[in-house]
Amino acid sequence: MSPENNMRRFPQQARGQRRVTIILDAASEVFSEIGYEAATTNAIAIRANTSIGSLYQFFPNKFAILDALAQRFRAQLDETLKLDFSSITSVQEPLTALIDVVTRYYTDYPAFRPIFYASQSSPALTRVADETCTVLVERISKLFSVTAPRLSTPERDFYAKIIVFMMRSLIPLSLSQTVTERERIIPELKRMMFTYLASLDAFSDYKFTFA
Amino acid sequence: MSPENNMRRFPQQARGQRRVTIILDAASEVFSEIGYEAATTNAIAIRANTSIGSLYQFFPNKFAILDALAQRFRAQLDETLKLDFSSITSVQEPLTALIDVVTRYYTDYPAFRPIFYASQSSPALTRVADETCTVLVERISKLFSVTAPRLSTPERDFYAKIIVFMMRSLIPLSLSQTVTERERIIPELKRMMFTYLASLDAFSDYKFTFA
Amino acid sequence: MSPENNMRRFPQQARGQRRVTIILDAASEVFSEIGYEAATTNAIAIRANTSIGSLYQFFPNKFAILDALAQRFRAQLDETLKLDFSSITSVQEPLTALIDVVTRYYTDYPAFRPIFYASQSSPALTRVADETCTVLVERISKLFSVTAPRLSTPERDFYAKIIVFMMRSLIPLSLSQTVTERERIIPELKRMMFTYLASLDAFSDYKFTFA
Amino acid sequence: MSPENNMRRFPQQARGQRRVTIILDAASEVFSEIGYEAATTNAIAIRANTSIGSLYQFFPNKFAILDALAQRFRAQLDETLKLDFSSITSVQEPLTALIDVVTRYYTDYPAFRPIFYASQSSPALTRVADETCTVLVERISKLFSVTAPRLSTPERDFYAKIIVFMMRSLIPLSLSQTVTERERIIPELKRMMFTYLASLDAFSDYKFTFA
DNA sequence: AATGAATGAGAATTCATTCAT
DNA sequence: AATGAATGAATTCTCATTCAT
Repeated sequence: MSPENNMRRFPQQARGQRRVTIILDAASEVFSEIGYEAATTNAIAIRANTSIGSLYQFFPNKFAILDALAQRFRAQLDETLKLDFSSITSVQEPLTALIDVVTRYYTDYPAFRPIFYASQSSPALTRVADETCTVLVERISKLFSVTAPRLSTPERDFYAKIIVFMMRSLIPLSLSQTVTERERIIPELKRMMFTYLASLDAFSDYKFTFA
Repeated sequence: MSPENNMRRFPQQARGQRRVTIILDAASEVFSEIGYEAATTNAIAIRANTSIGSLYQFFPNKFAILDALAQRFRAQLDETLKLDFSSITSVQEPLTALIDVVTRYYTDYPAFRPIFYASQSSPALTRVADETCTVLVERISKLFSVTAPRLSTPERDFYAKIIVFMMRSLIPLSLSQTVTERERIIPELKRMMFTYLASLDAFSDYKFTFA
Repeated sequence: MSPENNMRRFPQQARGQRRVTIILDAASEVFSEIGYEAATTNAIAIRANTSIGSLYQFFPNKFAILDALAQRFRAQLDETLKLDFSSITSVQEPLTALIDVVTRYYTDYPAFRPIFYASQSSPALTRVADETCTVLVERISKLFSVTAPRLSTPERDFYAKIIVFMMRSLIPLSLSQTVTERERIIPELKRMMFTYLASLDAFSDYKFTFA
Repeated sequence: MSPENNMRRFPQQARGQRRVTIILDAASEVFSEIGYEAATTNAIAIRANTSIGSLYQFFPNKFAILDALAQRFRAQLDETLKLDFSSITSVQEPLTALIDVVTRYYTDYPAFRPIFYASQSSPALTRVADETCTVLVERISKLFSVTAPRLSTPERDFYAKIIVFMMRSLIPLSLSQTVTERERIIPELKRMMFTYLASLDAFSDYKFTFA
């Protein structure tokens, strides 16, 4: 993990690093179970089998924990989504993969939801969510730069943002439905995305195929 | 106002009714400014120029205020969205109008956001948001029953839900963007919706027109 | 009912008198169910099918309600316990009757307990309980003046007090036991009382008979 | 102190143990002065020269404090009342001692009253009082098993309960009287108890001596 | 008289954060 | 570094009592 900025002290010893990881894991659990607001720093410390004093040794306040968690997610996502742009020939395939990755994130790391689908309640929380979005927007924008060269840079960013907005919202909503419904919604999300892109001039050369 | 169930007692005197309205207005302001979690019942009472005791005379707890506010929104929405189904010939037109209405709601009543786009934080909040969705889902499902008779009832509900999910997600997100961007996103939302519907067999008879 | 002193206004009209009676009945129920401290004046008003405003029209504060209830009990007890002292030949018989009356009071009017077996918490409550005791102490003392003329007046009062103490405590405690146990305790209470009196010089002339 | 169950967390450090003791002492004072209901947790904290937060660190609510206090009393009583049953030859002597101990408890620890002579107001308070009784009932029942072997076990428990009822009732009442009267009542309580026991078949072998 | 709305001090309890050991 | 005790402002909610209608 790269030196987190919002941390009180970057842990010098391996023991400290481990402690930080454990606290973030615990926070991840607690946040996903009861949400950021309802989570207490004491509950996180207990879940991490540590003391509240130790927690505050590494994190100056509650928000810093969420922030560090978000950074960890972003770094992970970044790693997972590395694409070899030289060999790309399709928009549909990498976007499909992207949706699947994000869906898996929501499923596998439930704390991803309160971070990525932030409650919009406080400016700080919104910032965290937006920063997480940015990782994806940049990736998709870059994908467009290869696959839809006719789009200007602002246009690329704009459509990338639209795509990310859709994912950000529809995936977690789909997950709150019954399992059977959920499995029908994700394909529809993909279809919606591709019919939309297909309707744009910039993608008129592409052939999109829908299930 | 119809008899709210989550109220401690239904105001019997005109004075009480007025007070309830004022409290809900105040809550609406406070919720929209700092979010549901951060809002305190005292802040709401102060904003309503009343005593905390009066607030609790009518509402048993903070959540009941949000709930009553949501009911008020739902009743208003319901009223605003009355359609004359006998004269309907188009899907596109009423759906466009719907999006515009909901967009205006988000703009004019900022408290609509924490209600319709709930933070998923607590089950109770999620329930409120879902119930508010239901009003719209039913309306759209009924619209489909007239305009897309080939769809089965569950299918109608399913696609209506998808549409509402999109609105629920993209409108508030669009509003958090700069004004110029916001004005570009709403048309894209409509386009996305109609390209999507146009891709469905059930709507193959329809001609959708995009800007 | 004689003019209650702790009452804000003595009800002039029959309607008002009825209202007072109903409120006291309601208070009796509520006190017995949840105790004096936990009872709220609003709860009493609701139970009495009246408004809190009306309640305060007759009673200046919560304590006044308990006090009036106690006075009502005392008046009733006084009425019930009228003895024809000219024809008395036995201590045992009237005392047995007294125990039975008090036991029936505890059973029939559950609010009698929080009044007679007061929580000793506040001086005011203690005073109410003591005043209720006094009614009984005086009666028994008078009984002793006829049946145990050898006792001095202070001695009469002293032993009467002891007897009343026993009743005051043991009867309600017995009532909190299972029904079968309760039916065994009351006879023991009587036996205890009579073996005790029999042990006193002043009653050496008497023959007490025990079950 | 043995691990109190009703405690939020058992104090791990010596400092915490001391704090718990201080809080219980303060509560003891406050309860005895104004009663359990009127006592506030803040008043207890202030009396203990601590912060309200520290109080709640160890006790989840007001009742838990009373409960812990009761447990402390019970443990103390249990310790004080250890009898060497092998050397017992008399009922009268240990029972007299018991009354004296309990009387001293009431005098020395005024908070013993709201615990042992509960106001019967809430089920929880009643439970605490009953549990405290049980300690004494068991002791006396055991005494009877040695001194009145003719009694069956249920009979032993029954008469022990009667005795404890008497103490529970008459001692605190005696203490609310003037000092001179109080000093006359306690001997009468003993006499009453022994005349009563003497009247039972099971104790017919015994010679009881009364002042 | 009756109703019920209005009041606000005060109660219990929480929880982020700091501090002593 | 680690532990967990200490802090107290802040929050929700209650309830006896008064007041307007």
